[in-house]
Amino acid sequence: MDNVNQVTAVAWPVLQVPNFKSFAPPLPCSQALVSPFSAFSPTDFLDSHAFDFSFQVFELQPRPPPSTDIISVEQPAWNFNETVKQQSELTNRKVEDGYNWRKYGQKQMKGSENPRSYYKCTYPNCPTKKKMETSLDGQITEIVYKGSHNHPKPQSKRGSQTSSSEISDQFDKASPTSNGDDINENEPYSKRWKGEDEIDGIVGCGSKAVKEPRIVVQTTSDIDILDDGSYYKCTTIGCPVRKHVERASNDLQAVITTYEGKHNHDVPAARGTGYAMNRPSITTVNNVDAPIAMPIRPSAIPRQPNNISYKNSGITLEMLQHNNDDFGFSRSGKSIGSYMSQIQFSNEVFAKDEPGDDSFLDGFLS
DNA sequence: ATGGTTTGACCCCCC
DNA sequence: GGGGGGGTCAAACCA
Repeated sequence: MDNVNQVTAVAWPVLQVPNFKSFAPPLPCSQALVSPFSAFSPTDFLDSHAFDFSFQVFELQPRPPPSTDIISVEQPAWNFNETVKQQSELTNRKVEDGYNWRKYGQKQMKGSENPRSYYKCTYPNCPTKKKMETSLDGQITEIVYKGSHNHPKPQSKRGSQTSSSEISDQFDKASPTSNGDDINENEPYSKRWKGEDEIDGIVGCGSKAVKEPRIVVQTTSDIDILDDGSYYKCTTIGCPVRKHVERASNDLQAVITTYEGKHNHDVPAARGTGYAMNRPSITTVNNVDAPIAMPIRPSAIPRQPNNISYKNSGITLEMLQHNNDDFGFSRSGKSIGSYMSQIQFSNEVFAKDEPGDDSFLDGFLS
C-alpha cells in the first residue's frame, strides 16, 4: 500500500469540510455530548456480496461558534495526528466522501423544516444519487444513497477540497469497479419513506434539533436477514445507537440498513491490531470498492473489555432478538421496544452483523 | 469557458 | 380523475 501514507497524511486525519451554514450552536442533545455529528460515504461500502460493508467514515463536527463554517471530518484510522483543514466556502458545500457530486435539486419536504437536497455523481453515466436532508442549522439529518458507483473514485486534486477522494484512493487500487449486478439502482427506495415520518426517528432530543442523522444505505446482498429485519444496538451501556437491517420489500436482493443515533462513547479498541491491518483485502462486487479502513481511534479506550467487537471494529453492536409481538423498533415513529439484553455473540451473529458493517458507521457515528 | 448551485417548473406516482 | 408530494429538469446565475 504505497500510497497509504500519502492518503492518510491528507485524508484520514481530521478533515474539515464546510458546514452548510453557520447558525446557532446545536441545541442541547443528550446524546451529543461527545461528538456532534456524522456523515459518511456508504457508497464506498456497497460490497454486498462479500458483506464487507466498510465505508469511508467521516465525522462531521459542527462547530458551535458561528464564526466558522468548518466541520471536522475525523478519520483517525491510523494517522490521526495529522490534520487537514478545509476552509469553508459557502459555495462549496459538500460532504466529502470521495466522489464528486452535483446538486440538481432541492425541495422543502412536507411536514419537515429540513430542506432536502438532491445530488448526482458527476462521473459520466454514473447513476449514483444521494439525498441529503439538513436541519435549519445546517446539520445533516439524513443521507440516503441510491445506487452505487460504476467507476473508481475520482482522482483527487491534492490540496483541494477533494481530500476525501484521497482517502479513498487507497482503496481504489483494489477497486476494479465492475459493472456488476447493481440491480437495486432503480429501486424506488425513496418511496419507502413516504408516510414513514422519517424525521421522527431522529428527533429525539428536541423539537427540531436533529443531532443524530439517520443514515440509510441501500445495497444488495444475499445475506440471510430475518423477515422483519435484524435489529442491532450498540452494546456499550447507555449508547443509543441502533441499526436495522432489512430487505427491501420489492427487491429480495436489496438490503436497507438504517442507522440511528450516535455513539456517546469512544470507539473501543478493535480486536487484534486494528482493522487497518487486519481488514481483509478489498473486494469489489457491486460496482463499488469496499474500502479497507475503518474508523478506529487508536486512542480509544474500551469501556467494556468483555465486549466482543466486530472484526476490525471497535464498536460492538449486538443483534437484537425480536419477535413480531413485542419488538417495537420503530420505523415510523413508534416507540422502540424492548431490546433483548442477551447478546448472541457467536460467529453466526457476527456474520449476520456484517451486512451493515457497523464498524463502519458506528465508528464514525461515535 | 467550464462546472457547480439555485430555483421555479414540470413530471410522475400514489392516495 | 384530481390533487398532493417527491423527484427531476433546465435555465439562470455564480465562481
